Amino acid sequence: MSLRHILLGMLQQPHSGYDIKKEFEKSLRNFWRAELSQIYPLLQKMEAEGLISSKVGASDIGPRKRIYRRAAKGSRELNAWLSDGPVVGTERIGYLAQVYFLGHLKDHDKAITFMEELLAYMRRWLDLLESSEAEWRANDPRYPDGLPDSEFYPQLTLDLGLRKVRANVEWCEDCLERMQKRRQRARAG
Amino acid sequence: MSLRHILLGMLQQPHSGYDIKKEFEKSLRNFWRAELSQIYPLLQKMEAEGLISSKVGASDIGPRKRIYRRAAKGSRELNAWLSDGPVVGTERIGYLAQVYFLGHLKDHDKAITFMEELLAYMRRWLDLLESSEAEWRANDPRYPDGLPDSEFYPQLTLDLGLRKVRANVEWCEDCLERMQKRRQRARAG
DNA sequence: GAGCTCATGTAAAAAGTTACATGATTAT
DNA sequence: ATAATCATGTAACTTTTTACATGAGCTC
Repeated sequence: MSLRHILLGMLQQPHSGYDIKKEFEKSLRNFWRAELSQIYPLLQKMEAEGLISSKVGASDIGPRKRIYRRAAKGSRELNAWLSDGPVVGTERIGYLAQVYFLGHLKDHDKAITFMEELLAYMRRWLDLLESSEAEWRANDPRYPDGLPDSEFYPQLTLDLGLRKVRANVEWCEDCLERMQKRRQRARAG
Repeated sequence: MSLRHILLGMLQQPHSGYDIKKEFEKSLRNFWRAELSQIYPLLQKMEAEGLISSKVGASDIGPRKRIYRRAAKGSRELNAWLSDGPVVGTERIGYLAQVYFLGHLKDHDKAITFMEELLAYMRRWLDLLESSEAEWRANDPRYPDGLPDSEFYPQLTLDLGLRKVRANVEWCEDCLERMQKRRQRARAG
C-alpha cells in the first residue's frame, strides 16, 4: 500500500485533504492519482492509527479546513517504506494492454486511429511537462542541481517523466509508420 | 476495468485459468499482472455473463483443466473496449513515488543505495527484454514487420517496453551521478 | 515418502472508483 | 441570484491482494 506512504510524504508540510488532492494534480500526476473520496477516509484512519494528527484551521478566511500534520510514528513508517527498497513490478498500463490486442480490430484504419489518439495524448502530456520544467528553470536559478532535497528529488521524477513521455511519442510515431506500411501492403497484396 | 478485457483478448485462443496466468508472466508482464485468485473468480463471473464459455478438458493426461473460449458477446465487448480509445492517465509507479520523497532519508548514502537497487532491477529487466527480443528475432524470419497481426501488435508492446526500460536505466545512471555530486558537495560544504 | 509443479478454487481484507450529499465562499 | 470553486464527507461497488485449502501427478 503506497497511498498512505505518499500522504505521509506530503505531510512534511501541513496540508488539508483538499490541498493534498491539488498536490496530486499538480506534481504527482506523473506517477500517482487519488480521489478525494479515498483521501479523506484514509486521513481519518491514519489519524486513528497515530500516524498523523489534525486540527481544524483556526483564524482562516474561507470554509473550515482540517489540517493534518505528520506525527513521529508517521515519520518512522515513511522511513521504513523508503528503506525497504524500490517498489517495482506493480505497474499497469491500460493502453499497452489495448495495443497488445489491437489485431482484434479487423479494420486497419481503426487501429491507426487508436494510435493517432494515443500519440495526440502523449504530445499534449509532453507539452505540459516541458512547460512545467521551463517555468521551474526560469523561476529558480538553483534548478536543477542546486535545489534543496525537498525539490531535488521531485525534479528527478519530472526528469524521468520527460524521458518516458518522449520515448512514448517517438514510439507512437514509429508504430504509425509501421502500421501504415502494413495497411499499404494489405491493400496491395 | 481492464482485466476482463485482457482476458477476452487472451481467449482468442482457448485457455485455462492457469494458462492465462502463465501468459501474464511470459508476455504481459510489461504492462499488467494478475493473481490466480483474481483470474478464477472473474472467469466464472464472465461465463455467467455470457462473455465466455467453458468445458472441462476431455482426454488430457494430468489434472483436469477447465478450458474457456470467447463467446460472440465477449468479442463485441472486446471490440468496444478497443474502439473507445486509449485508456490513459491511470498509471501508478510506486518507485517514482518513493523517489519523490527520497529527501526524507537524511542519510545520503541510503538514498544512493535505493537508486542503485533500482538501477540493478532495471538492468535485469532490460536483459530479460533484450534476450526475449533476440530469441524472437532468431526464431522467426518474419520478425518484426512480417509478423501476423496477432504477433505484430504484441511486438509493438515489447518495443515500447525496451524503450522505456532503457530510458529508466539511463535515468538511474544520471541520477546516481547527480546524487553523488551532491553528496560530495554536502561533505565539502 | 518428500517435495515440486500443475490445477482450481474460497475467504477476508485492502485499495480504489463512482455516485451522491452538504454547505460555505467567491466571482459574475 | 447564479454559478463556480472551496471544502469535507458517506455509501455502494469494483478491483486487487494476501492467505488459506485441496488434490493430482511427477521427480528424486
